[in-house]
Amino acid sequence: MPELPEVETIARGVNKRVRGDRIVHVWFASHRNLFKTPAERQSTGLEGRTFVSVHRTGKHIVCELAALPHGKRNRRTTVQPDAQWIVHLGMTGRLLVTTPDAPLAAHTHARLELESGKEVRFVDPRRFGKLDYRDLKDDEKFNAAGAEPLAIERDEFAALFRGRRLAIKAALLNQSLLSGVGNIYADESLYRAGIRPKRMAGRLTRAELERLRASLKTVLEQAISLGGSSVSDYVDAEGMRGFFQLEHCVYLRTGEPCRRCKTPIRRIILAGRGTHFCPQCQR
DNA sequence: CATTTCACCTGGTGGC
DNA sequence: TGCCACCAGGTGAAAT
Repeated sequence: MPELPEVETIARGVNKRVRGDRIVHVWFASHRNLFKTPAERQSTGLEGRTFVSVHRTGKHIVCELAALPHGKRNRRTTVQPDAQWIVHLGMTGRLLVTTPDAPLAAHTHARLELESGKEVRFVDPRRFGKLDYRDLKDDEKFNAAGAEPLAIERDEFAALFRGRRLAIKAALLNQSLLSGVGNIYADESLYRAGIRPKRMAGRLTRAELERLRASLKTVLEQAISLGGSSVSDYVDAEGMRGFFQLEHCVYLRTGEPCRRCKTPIRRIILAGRGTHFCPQCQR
């Protein structure tokens, strides 16, 4: 479900609500492929640790944790984290901070009870999501494979696609090149840059690549400011929907008129994914 | 190596 | 109402 703007929105919301709070009890459902690190190791590591901060890297939510002496709530960032809990939401995952009495949603696979009484809940009907845990004295700190689309500059961006013989949309979706771009924002950024999704990545001109980099950054920033895109069921950490779906120009607008030229939006399959574009505005 | 296809899951929608 | 095909925000392993 969630791409960079949705994950960023959720991470900010969770951060605001759990920072400084201690995990007192953890419950996990027994779905084997949900856990990158075994569930027992995760719950042992999580219980007793305090949330130092929560942030986004690519499409991952990274919770920085520390084992602090009891009774010492600390909402400052000066505490050195000694562990990380990493949540990937897959296609339909939600990470919610609730009160303990909030009704338990179907497909709730993780519950973290906090000292304050709040709960962090991971809900994911399709179970494409993943939970990972790192103890920083044994494991490497989590790092996204690809570059950060909001920070990457012109030359580095252009270098990602040089010599690549695949469609530019497929390249945008490749998380080891850029991390955080998914199906919605790949289509929307290509539309805004006036580039057809099928164009071979390595054949784009310098000017087109720069237009794409700028469009991608702008569309991601606008989406973050509107709380992400709620196409069917995405909600943030408080259960609130986003509003960027109202700004979509092509995604899920098959047959509807292009906002710029009125030509019907076309849908094709590319890289196994539904792909939407304006045949007039995108060349 | 780079690129493509498929499996992993559940649920919603629309046609008959 | 039921059944079926198709669609959906993602990714990593296997095949080419």
